[in-house]
Amino acid sequence: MTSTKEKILNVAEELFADHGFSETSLRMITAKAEVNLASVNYHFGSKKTLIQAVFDRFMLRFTNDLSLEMDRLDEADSELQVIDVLSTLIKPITQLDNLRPDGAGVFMNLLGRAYAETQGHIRRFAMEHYASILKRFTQLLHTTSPNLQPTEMFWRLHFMLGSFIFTLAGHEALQEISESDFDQKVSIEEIIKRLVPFMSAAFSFDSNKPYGTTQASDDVGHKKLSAGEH
Amino acid sequence: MTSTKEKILNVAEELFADHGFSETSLRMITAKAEVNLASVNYHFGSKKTLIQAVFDRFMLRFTNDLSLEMDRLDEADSELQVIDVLSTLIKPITQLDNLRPDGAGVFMNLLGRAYAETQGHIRRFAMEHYASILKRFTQLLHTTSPNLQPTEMFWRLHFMLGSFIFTLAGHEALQEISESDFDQKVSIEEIIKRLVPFMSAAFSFDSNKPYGTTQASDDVGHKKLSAGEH
DNA sequence: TGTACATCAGTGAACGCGCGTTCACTGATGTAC
DNA sequence: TGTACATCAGTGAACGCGCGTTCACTGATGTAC
Repeated sequence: MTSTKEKILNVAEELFADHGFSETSLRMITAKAEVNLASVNYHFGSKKTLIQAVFDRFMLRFTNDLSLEMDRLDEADSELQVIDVLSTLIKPITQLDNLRPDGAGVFMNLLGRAYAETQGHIRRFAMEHYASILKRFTQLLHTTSPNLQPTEMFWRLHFMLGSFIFTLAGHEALQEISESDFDQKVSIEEIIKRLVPFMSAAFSFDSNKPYGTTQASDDVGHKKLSAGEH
Repeated sequence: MTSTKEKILNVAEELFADHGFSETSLRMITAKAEVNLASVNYHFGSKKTLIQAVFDRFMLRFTNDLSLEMDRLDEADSELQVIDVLSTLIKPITQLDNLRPDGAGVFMNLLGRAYAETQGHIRRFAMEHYASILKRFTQLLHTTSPNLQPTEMFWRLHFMLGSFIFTLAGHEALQEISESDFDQKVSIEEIIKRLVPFMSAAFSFDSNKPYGTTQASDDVGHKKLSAGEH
């Protein structure tokens, strides 16, 4: 039997992803969860902290899985390619689908909405709590491309983040179009598996060699690892 | 002197971008624009159609500029590279800053919010009105990469779209981090000029030669177009 | 073992507030004859 | 030119509604002596 608190969390994450934070009322949540309206404030204090709780629960599942994937990468002693690092994202994202129907989509929706939040209180909350895992990921990526300037790395990371969140949060619309235009159903997993090599190619791009002088597809595998790890 | 209608549009686009559609009340708009509350419904009918009007005005400015850029590309008879096509986006976006402070950021914010919209009534509206210019852009891109399968082109286009909208809509936060971490101020234009070659490299990636190996995989580009149009 | 009190999980009803929208109305300008 | 009517742009006040939150209260379980 699920507790009232869990019932609220389960329904809230679904409705938040479907309708957004401010378009989802506590009355919608409590009605669907079949609990008393006042119990949200009893268990969570306010709507704001409920949003944080929903977000945090998802984020924990995701970061735990991602940590495991990065552990496996640390154990392997072959030289890392960009695509190896970006591929660590595949499992943690697709596994979210096991937790609830379209879990990955729901999570990315929440991420995107949190990001778009005006006051940004979720973004600040997330940055504080999950800074360390982001740093670990960045450093792994750095070992694959030691020549990349920190600023360039920073921007590329956020370019990629945008693609991931935007595409996966809106995957339902994209899947619809894809199906009507190409008669082709695609799963979240297939989307990620297209996205990862695409982004890996972009990451491997050497901005010191002006574009057009070399075929980018030839650059892709290029590695230039320096002696030291860190 | 600006008319009441224009005053409303000007203030609304600013507040919508700052706070989102549903977090911006008509009272906020009319107070800041110094017009009567009822005049929004008088001129626009409802809040929903006001949102569409704001969105449409921005979109028109942008698509006009983009058309001009693509005209120039059509005139040049040298062979087009991916980066030439993606570069057509730079001016139309940066020029939005001339219309109002941070015009590009405001526009991308609106785009992102429209995209995240639950009911998607703005997205549907936009798809109907601006399908032709999107098609023209896609076809230009196709001439640079004739080997790319339509499905792969579709996905790459949306991966890129995600990066553009997400990064530029959230550029304020990113600029802040960039400034505190790297002591470096960046303009929207500089962000785009980093993003365009990054994305061009990704677009030029040949997915038939899987990353890191030389082995071919035929599934990826597989198409199944039916005879009729949809 | 019995009694008193504390804690916990939940509840039903109400609170005040801000929201989008409506409506009767005003005053200026344009048009017909 | 004068009068009657129509159109337009705007206004002030009110409408009902749904919202997050609060509050007094209940009943079950745990704990101290």
